[in-house]
Amino acid sequence: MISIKDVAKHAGVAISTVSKVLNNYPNISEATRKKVNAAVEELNFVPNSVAAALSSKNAGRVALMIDLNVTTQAIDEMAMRYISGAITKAMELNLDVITLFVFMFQDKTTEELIRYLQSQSITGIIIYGVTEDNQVLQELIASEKFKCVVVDGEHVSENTSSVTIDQREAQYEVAKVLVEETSAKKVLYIGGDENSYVTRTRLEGMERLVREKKLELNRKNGDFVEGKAKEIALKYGNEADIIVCASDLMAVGAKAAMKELKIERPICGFDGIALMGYAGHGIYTIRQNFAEISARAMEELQRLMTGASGKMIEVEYSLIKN
Amino acid sequence: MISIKDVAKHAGVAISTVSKVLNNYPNISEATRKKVNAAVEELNFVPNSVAAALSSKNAGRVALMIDLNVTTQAIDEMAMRYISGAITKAMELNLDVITLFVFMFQDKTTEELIRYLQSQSITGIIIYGVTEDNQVLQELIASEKFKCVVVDGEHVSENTSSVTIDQREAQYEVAKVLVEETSAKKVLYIGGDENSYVTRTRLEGMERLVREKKLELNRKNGDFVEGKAKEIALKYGNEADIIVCASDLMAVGAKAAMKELKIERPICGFDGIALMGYAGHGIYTIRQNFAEISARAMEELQRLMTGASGKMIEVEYSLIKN
DNA sequence: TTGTAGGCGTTATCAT
DNA sequence: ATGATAACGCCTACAA
Repeated sequence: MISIKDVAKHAGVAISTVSKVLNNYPNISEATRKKVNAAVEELNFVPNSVAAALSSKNAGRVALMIDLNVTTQAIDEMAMRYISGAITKAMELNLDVITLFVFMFQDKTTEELIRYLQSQSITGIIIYGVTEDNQVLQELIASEKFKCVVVDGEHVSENTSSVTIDQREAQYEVAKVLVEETSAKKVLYIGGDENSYVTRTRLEGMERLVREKKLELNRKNGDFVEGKAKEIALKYGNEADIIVCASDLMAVGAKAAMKELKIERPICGFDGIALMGYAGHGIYTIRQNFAEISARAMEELQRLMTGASGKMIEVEYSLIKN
Repeated sequence: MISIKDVAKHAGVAISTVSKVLNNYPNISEATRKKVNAAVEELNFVPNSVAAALSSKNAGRVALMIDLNVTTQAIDEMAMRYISGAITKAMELNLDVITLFVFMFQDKTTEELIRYLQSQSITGIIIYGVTEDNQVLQELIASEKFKCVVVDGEHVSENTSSVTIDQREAQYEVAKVLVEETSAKKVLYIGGDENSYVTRTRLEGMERLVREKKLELNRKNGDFVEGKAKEIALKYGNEADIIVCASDLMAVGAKAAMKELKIERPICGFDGIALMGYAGHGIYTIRQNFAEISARAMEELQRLMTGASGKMIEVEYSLIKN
């Protein structure tokens, strides 16, 4: 492997000088900068990021912490979009990335997790899909030992940022379209799981609409699970005019229920996953650009890792009809 | 961070001794082994894998090279299963993993890719979804600069293994069930993309059945794309008794075509993805355990990285009805 | 069986 | 502005 040492020799300068131009240090003459860059080109030198990570504590490696349920395929789509979005952006930013799944740390304590991350020279973490009852992850964030970006969360601190779409507004919008189109009065709202940021905020959006339109709201939690949503819809769907679901997958469940009951109830979903192309037709939903959200999270993490302090970031979404 | 040095001090031995017990070297007395392990426990020591990767050329880091099309959601499911299977096993085996997508290297030459991998101290690679016309990847494998495991390939050499299911037999089996159940004579076979191992071998399985059952075969390639399969089925479905598809996604397309033509033709698929639970009912398919295939690939890679030479590995599959 | 010391490829601190 | 040189944490001959 060709190393910084070879470049130094080739350019006729010291190793440390090469390192400095590579890392854009100040106080380097234009002349030597040119010499070095030429040598880099000629030798096709690619810096060894492992060595960099070892020697410098701010040549950060970042970990993707995926807490999504890996058992339903709809979630796979979100996870893949998140992962590829993050990794692509990381490559652009020259950041090292490792991918981790929360289920791999099920029986580990917070301290063990922290030690593991440190042993990997991780300095930044992006967390996807945390729920508020996940002790370990919450403690990990609270420990402030790493720079963290929480996707779909509301953590903000010196070392922590969050990125998400405006869940309240999005839920409000999609439900509003359906309500106005159908002149519905009674709505069955199937929310996500308890203890999650998105469930709470989407519900708030729904409640705002309920107030504005003076609707009658029946609210149940389907835990983002198709089967549960179906059960709920079977039980309460008949007495509702429309069914508003906090996820596309649950919308599919609700639709299946309607079919079983042999009744028609307009439904809307949330997320904009491809599955809807197969299982749901003509239903309104909120399209989230998962890859972009994730890319933004990576950018924000880089900002944090270079000393900036945390903030809240909102990404655009769109209302679509499948 | 607590390091091997601290452990050495705590145990009252030399650093190298600690390293040796950590890496299961021979010629270590039971006494010191115990001492060291005790110290490791007490200090909650976790070896820094970055340092290990830097210093040793066989403390290998492995790269997952995903060449699956990241645009269709059915493929997301496979990719996620592959990724999580590999990463989980890697953690078990104490291997470092980074995830890469082939599209990230679109405009790169083989040499550039190789240099990038080397700069990451990668010594082993698992490749998912390569086609034979992907020059760069083929050259990467042929370069023999890394230990490679190809999922669904047939590369075997000193440094290369392949792992897959018995595609021929699987295709034969699933098609046979359908043929026998329907007493079909004319079959439309919608294969995958040209230049891929699975397309070729599945076709061989189909051809065997054709010979044995003296069927009339109409064979087209749907490139594993739902839409293309639909077109093909629209065109040729009517004159066939059954439609055998080389993937579930294409089976969904074929089914949509039948619906459009308002005719009934038994269909079978391949892969066993969850999407079929939504879009296809009661159709036969081959269930591949993607996570297990990937885990096996990781095990095999570890074998290669510790000096073993390449071989072909076959993983079990099952015939199911959705 | 155990310890000493050099090296892996960078970064970072000092001199110069 | 540039160059030695000591870390970073671990592995591995080689020596003892």
